[in-house]
Amino acid sequence: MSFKIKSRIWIEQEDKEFLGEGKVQLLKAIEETGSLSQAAKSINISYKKAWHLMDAVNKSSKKPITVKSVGGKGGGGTSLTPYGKSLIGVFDEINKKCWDFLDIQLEKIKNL
Amino acid sequence: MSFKIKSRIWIEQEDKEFLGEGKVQLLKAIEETGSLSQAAKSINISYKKAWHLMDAVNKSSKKPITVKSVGGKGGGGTSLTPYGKSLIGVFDEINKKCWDFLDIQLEKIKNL
DNA sequence: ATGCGCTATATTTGTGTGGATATAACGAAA
DNA sequence: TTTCGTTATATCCACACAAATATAGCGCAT
Repeated sequence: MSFKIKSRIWIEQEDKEFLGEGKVQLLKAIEETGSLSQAAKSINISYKKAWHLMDAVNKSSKKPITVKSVGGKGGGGTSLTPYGKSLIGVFDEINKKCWDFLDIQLEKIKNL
Repeated sequence: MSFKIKSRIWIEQEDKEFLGEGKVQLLKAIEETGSLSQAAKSINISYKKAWHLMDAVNKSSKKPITVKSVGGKGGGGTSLTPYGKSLIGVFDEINKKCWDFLDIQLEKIKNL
């Protein structure tokens, strides 16, 4: 039947979104570029949207996820804490496992 | 850490959404009420939105999913074909399995 | 001191989604 | 032939969200 099954996962804390695919994508871009503004450009979202996403992540997390420096050489920048890096690793791992799991489920019922 | 993991799944056909949670919820309500307008009321969406959802489902499916009758006693109504009923059953089953799977995955990594 | 590139934030502008509303067609039953 | 509760569809409007724009502060380097 050529069906495909897709999914989006997210992690909640106290009934509010804490981490989703968009935020993880942004955190990855921050890790690669070392700057929030550069990260926003690289994934084609506005700086404002990126800032709000990161702000939400930081406010909802008890442990710090990003570290910033304002001013100085290069103007400053933003990078991830070790905790932040481990978070995106865990998220990606679960996400990938979920996709694989769903593909298997779909295979099981090709007889619609 | 009291994290919760959530997910939404959907089924695509030719890179377009064919069936998602909203559509399944609507189809269930149609099955229960026997009418599109009653179904829309029962799940608190506008008739317009419900009609567009059902229209999209029917257009993207090769086999018919709903049958309608216009006019007559009671004004007519909409009901599901056996294929439609089996679809929502399969969707629910995969969806529930996915939730269970993700809960297990989260348990495995309580050590962030 | 001045410039630079970044973070931070307010304000305005644009847009797409959904809601409300109106109207028509349909066909059995009275 | 009138009534009734549907399906079906067009039009207008409001609101939320995103984009665009503007402005300010920071601190190292020159």
